[in-house]
Amino acid sequence: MDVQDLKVFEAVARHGGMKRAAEELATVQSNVTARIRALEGDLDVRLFDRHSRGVALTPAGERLLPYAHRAAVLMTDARRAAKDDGHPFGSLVVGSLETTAALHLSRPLAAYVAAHREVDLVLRTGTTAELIERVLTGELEGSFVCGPVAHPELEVQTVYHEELVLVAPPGLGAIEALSARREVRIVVLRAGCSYRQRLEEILARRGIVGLRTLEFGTIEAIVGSVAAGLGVTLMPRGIVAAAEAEGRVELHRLPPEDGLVETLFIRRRDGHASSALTALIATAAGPAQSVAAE
Amino acid sequence: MDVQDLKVFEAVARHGGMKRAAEELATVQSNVTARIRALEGDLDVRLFDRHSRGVALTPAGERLLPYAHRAAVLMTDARRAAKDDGHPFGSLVVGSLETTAALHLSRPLAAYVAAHREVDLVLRTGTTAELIERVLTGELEGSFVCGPVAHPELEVQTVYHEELVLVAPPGLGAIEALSARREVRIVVLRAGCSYRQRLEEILARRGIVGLRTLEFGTIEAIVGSVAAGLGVTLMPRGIVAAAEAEGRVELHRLPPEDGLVETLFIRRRDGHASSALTALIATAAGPAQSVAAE
DNA sequence: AGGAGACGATCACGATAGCCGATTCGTATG
DNA sequence: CATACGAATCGGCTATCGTGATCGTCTCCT
Repeated sequence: MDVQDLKVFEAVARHGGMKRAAEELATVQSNVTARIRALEGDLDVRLFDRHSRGVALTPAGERLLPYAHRAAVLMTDARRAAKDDGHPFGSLVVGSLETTAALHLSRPLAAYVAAHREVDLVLRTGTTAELIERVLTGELEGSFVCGPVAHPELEVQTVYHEELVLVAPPGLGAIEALSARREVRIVVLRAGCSYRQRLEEILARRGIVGLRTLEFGTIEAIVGSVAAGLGVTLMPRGIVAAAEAEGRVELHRLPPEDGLVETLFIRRRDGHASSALTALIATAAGPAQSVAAE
Repeated sequence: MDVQDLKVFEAVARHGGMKRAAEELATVQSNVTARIRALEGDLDVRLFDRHSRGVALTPAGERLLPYAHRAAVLMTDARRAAKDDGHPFGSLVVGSLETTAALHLSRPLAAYVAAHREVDLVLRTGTTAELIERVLTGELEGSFVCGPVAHPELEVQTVYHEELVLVAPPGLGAIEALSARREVRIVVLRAGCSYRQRLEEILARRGIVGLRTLEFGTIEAIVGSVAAGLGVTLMPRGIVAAAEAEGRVELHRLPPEDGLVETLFIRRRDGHASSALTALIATAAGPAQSVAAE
């Protein structure tokens, strides 16, 4: 058994068929069949049930599947670890919340790519839950997420402290006035956004429940819709400070237990902390905080 | 890069020479050389510095080495997971403290091997620290250890509660009398035994410090030496109950914060919990407690 | 200084595992 | 019953891997 065998196994399992897996693997079907049969022979266990429209995992296959993925991740990690001589290079894929990217990362990232020309940097955005999942599967080398996070396989470090404020249309007055404005909605960036649940809890604690939601894909659209009186949202203060200064929106401070959150950087505990990643964290968590404090 | 390549690499690193590694791998030196060179070519990194008496890892090789071991462990786990159909079989290597083995495990182990004839059971003993280390490296599938244990990669479950008692020669009277008996020693099973440190702390809290130690490899020898007045030791009550009944030693109860400890079963969180292991825990932790309570 | 021994590098050869293309077989669908 | 889809099988080929012999170099011992 070999990681290459596990790779074809995983492809077959994912596609539910040897022919389709063969395409992905850039080989022929007979080859895939042979390797699966060899693997089954080696393990002395049937991994797939064959039927006329393809194949399906047996229980034994189900048990093996997670190892296939982990082996692939381990090999990429090993490769990276061996080649990484302390001088950042290669591809670096990290995740971030969109708000964190907007508020804290633009300058450090620009500085980073300027300083490390040999790194191909990729920044993917998503919700905290999505990002955690992707870090665990190895799709991301690490990610900025919204705290708190407790997971035994993740190494966590706090990089920023945020103050979340309730962003409302101008002239709303107190938060409680929302209960009289039933047409106002909660505006969120995307489904599953962790700010949404938090905002609902905050409002619920003030007796405001049952607001409809609205989802916009960009921060600008959200601020715009709040300015237009369509709804309220929860944002780090820094992001909406400009809009407030222009009088487009009204900010409402929240008590510390509601408003203060930590932005964390997470990475797999068992993975290799590449030089590229270490340098990024140093760039983002170090100088960036003073940038944010400007 | 392939787990086989990593195996070769690991053997060369461990032996510090290709010829010696070739012997272990049951092949010839030229083959090992070729594979290492291929691996170096694949990674585009030198892994070994060659000199006349053998080879030595480069920094890149040092970084790669841990992955070689992890890959090997992962493959064994994968194999076991795939073949494990819920019916215990194959080899099962677990660890235990000697005291735990003596006090709790003899009957459950006997019952276990009788019930599961297809399992080759191996029980290795050691100190808690040694056992934890061996579980982490994959040498042991799991182990009974002395609590508390907190490690992110370990899954922990409490299986027994022990009452530790101070075992002293007959006629000692109160524990404090030890301060007048400077020739008495602390008798431990082996260096690094966690009971030793605990006993020193307990005595220190009573103003008794600086006792010499004595190390015997078997529980019987320890009890014998205590009975002979050579020293004192700390043991689970169950182990020395018989000796006390015979009047050979005197037991001193300790307050709960000193005397109560948990025996835990630990295993790697990311490893496969084999049926053989699951069945063992069920046998040892379930019926065994009533056995111990007889 | 010179020779012996230890060790890695290299090379030519042979075995073999893996890949490919073509074909056959089984089964579900129309 | 015909068709189509997908897995199994087979023969041929090639790249890769393992082997044994040889070479080059360094160190240690005399």
